Order: sequence, then structure tokens, then C-alpha cells
Amino acid sequence: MYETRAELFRALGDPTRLRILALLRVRQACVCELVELLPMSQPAVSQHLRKLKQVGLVSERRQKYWTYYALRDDVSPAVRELVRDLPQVPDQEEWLSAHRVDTVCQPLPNPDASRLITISGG
Amino acid sequence: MYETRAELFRALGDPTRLRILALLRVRQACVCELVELLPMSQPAVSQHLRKLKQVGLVSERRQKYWTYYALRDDVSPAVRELVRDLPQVPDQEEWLSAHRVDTVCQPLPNPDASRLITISGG
DNA sequence: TCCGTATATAAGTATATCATAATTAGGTGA
DNA sequence: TCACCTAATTATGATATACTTATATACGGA
Repeated sequence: MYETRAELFRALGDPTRLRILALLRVRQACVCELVELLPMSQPAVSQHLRKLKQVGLVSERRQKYWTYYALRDDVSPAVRELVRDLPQVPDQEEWLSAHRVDTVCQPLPNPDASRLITISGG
Repeated sequence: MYETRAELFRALGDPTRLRILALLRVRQACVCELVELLPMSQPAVSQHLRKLKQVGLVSERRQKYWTYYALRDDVSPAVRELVRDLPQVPDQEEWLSAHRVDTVCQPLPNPDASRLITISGG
């Protein structure tokens, strides 16, 4: 009876996933951006995103090379309030808002060059 | 940074604990009542209650033989809303509201007699 | 179709969580 | 103090979770 609801809360019960949700408040982001912003491997980020998607907290959209994740706006008011109340990640949220989506991740002709603009305070 | 918050959500991330919170909306209850209302042992109930207390969702009050747990009213508005939105446990919430606190659990002179009034639909 | 990039999945491991049983703690009343 | 009761704690085994590395998939461009 409460299992679905408990599953939602378990998805919220991890600091990395809360941080991802806080970041996605700024704007949608592709996985490679989140990988740069979080101190863990790409598969780890991918698995957290899957869990957030499973419980309906985020949506997934594939476009060209990248997969963009975004906060879903059809969550319950209480959950929306929870996400709104999350503390900020100052440097990283500023970085996200300063760079428009679709302008950051570009496959570069030179494979040695860094794929992303460097992010301070990662 | 998000660890405390994640811990709160992990506490909410279990169907038994959500059920306990739903029951405590009706009124405070002692452990022995909750043990009768839940399909698990007394230590299991006790551990769930401890977790709910650790994150500040419920309070504990000891009186005579019994320990009463109650919803705390100083939680954040979003969390209060979450608890309010939990689905009911019809039979058991009715039972709780029909029996005043302090009138149910009584140490009986005859050890063979049932300690509690029987609860249907346990 | 072949290569390279972005992302997902699989496998393995360490840690955390849960339920149960056994024990302990602490209050009550004689 | 002793007998008894409620409830907490401890111990243990089973399950779940969160990372890692390795591998697979999907897609765009040449």
C-alpha cells in the first residue's frame, strides 16, 4: 500500500541524487555535464539518474549525441516543495545558469582537447 | 551537505514507517499498540520508531509502563504535507480514534488474558 | 559500414539496512 | 528486594544499495 511512496522517498534518500535534483532546478543537463559536476564515475551518475527517472522525478530526452535529463513538473505539490527547498550548490548552479543548454557539450575535432569548459570547484 | 536531508528521506523510504506515521496522525500511541497493529515483532517496531525519532519525525514520552510516540509538529511544511497526504489504514485508524490513549494498554492481573482489546483486520 | 563519442548495462565488492531471536534495561508494585 | 511488565538493545543472517571497472549499445559523421 505504501510501497510506491516509500520507493519515491528512497530515491530521495541519497545525497548525490538530491544534489542532482538541485542542479536540475537551474536547467536540464546532459549526462556528461553532470559527470563533470559530480565526484564520481559516469556509470554511477547514470545509475542515479535511472533511479530518479524510475520514480518519476526526472525525464529523459535523447538528442544527437547527448541525453538530457530534466525535472518533471508533474510531481505532487509536496514533492515539488521538497525539491524547491533543497539547498543550493552555489558554484555549480551558477555555472549551469551561465552556460546555455546545447552549447556546452560539443564533440571536438581534436580528441585531446577537453570536452567541456572547465568547471571550478568541482 | 545533503546528508541530513537524505537521512530524513531514507527514514520515509520504508512502507512500515509510512504506515506508522499514518497511524500516529490519529493520535499518539504506545509501542504495544503499534506492535498489535503491525505484522512484525516488538523489536522491529521499536527500531522503526527509533529511526523516525532520529530524524525528528516523532517524539517519545515515557509514562509508567509505556512509551508513547507522537508525530512532532515542528517539522517543515513540506514534510508535514507529505505526512498529511499519506493514505489511510482504514480499520486501524478507526480503531485508534475509537479508543482513547491511556485506556487501552493495561497490565492485567490474569497473565493469560489478552493485553489489548482485539483489533480486527490486523 | 567503420570509427569515435555519449550513455547504459553488467559484474563484482564493500557497506548499509532489515527482520528475527535473545538479552538487557528500567519502571511498577508488593 | 523480588517478581513482573514494557520496551530498548544486541547479535546475526539475509537483502539491498552504491560504488568501481569492464563491456555493450546507440548514434552521428566520414
